[in-house]
Amino acid sequence: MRVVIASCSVDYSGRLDAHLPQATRLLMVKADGSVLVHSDGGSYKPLNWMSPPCRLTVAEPDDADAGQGVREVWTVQNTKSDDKLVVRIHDVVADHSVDLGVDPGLVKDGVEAHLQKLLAEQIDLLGPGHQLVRREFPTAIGPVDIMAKDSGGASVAVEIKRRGDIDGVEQLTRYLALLNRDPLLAPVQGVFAAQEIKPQARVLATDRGIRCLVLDYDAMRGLDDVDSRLF
Amino acid sequence: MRVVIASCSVDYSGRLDAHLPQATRLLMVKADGSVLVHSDGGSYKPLNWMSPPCRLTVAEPDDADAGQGVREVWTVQNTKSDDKLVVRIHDVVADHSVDLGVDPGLVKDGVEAHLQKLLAEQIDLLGPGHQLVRREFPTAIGPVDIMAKDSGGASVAVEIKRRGDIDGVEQLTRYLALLNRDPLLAPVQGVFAAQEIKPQARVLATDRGIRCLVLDYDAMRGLDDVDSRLF
DNA sequence: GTATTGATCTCGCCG
DNA sequence: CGGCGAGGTCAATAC
Repeated sequence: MRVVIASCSVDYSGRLDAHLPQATRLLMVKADGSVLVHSDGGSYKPLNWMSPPCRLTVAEPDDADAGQGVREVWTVQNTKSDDKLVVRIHDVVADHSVDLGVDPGLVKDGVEAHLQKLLAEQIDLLGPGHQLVRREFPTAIGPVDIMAKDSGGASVAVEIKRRGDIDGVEQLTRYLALLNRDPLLAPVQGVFAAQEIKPQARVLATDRGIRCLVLDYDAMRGLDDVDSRLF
Repeated sequence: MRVVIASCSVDYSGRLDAHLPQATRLLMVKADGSVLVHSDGGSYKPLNWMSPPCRLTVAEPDDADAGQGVREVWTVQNTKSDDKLVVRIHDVVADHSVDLGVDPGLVKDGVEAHLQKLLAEQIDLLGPGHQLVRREFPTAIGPVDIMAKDSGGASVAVEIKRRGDIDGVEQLTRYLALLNRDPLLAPVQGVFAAQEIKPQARVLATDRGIRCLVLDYDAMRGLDDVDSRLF
């Protein structure tokens, strides 16, 4: 990785055109040739950038640029599309190159997939006597997160979200409409399960006869840990 | 801005939990206290980060950490939520502080929204006598970019793209199918408007009775400037 | 203020 | 390789 702090102006052209007037910024050149232009604020998103696969070439400024005080012109050309980033470098404050090696990568936890796994393991959270049929139950319009049967043997379709929103209820509604046309499954009861259910979503779900279930992730994970230790 | 290159391990807890094992990375501390952790690959997104508003505090390692070779422990605490980032610094390769000043900011141009706004203002580009009904005309499957009426009062639905591709034609086709089922609107004529229309897209559109309109962005912007100056 | 939508989205999964 | 869904989405705009 190369890190350059320099005053520069930047032009991007591709899916849109964008221009950054001259100012002092941080330029990050990664091992794959991608370039990030950061200012001293904003979010984690750079002001401007070029994603890999791309190629960085450095050239001398033409007379017009040189007259404006440009010392170097970087051209970062995407090798798949015609996206192009041009960085005109004026004064360089710092220039460091470091070999970082390959990053071991991020370990994530707490995503929807984990909630699904935990609920499948703790299926009686749906109610006493429930049995897991399968996770990612396939249908023509996509997989249902969890399919189960209640204590009476009736089908239960569960849609799981971290944040239960209107969209999730709509999704489950589409599944239920489809599943209930299958005489082998019907009637299918719907359960909308999430760590947090928005009021609008709860109203819509209730109106459609869908049961809402708030999942306590920490408690579920705690039980999972106990299970892991016991067995 | 402060840029530190150091071997470190990182833990995030908040909306999810994530952990980065020890490796050499670039740490960026911005003026607002936000912190970005970058590796030498990926895209513009950092491996891990803390968004403002937040506060960075630096502490000595406890005995356990010190025994692992930790020299400093950075705690970045979001001041609005309970999101927290902990960076354990081992060996520091480089450490630079620079005053970048306030960035003049990005000037974007040619984005779809701008094209939409310009076309709405210059609606007769669709043909003489056309009238704007509204931008972002709502339908059950999403908003149509522009709805208009031609000189004879017939409905015209316009889909706008910067680069006109097959996808855009498909999208417009779906809108037209829906709109034409509404007896108050039907028959609805389709117009596919873009700065550049790919040959495949043009063939598909023509085949479906959709009119193609190439937008001259510079000319439209020029007219807009003239308007701004005149009125 | 909240809600919705686009993004040079990015990122991961699964076919 | 493409499609689809989720994101610690972020950020801008309409309401």
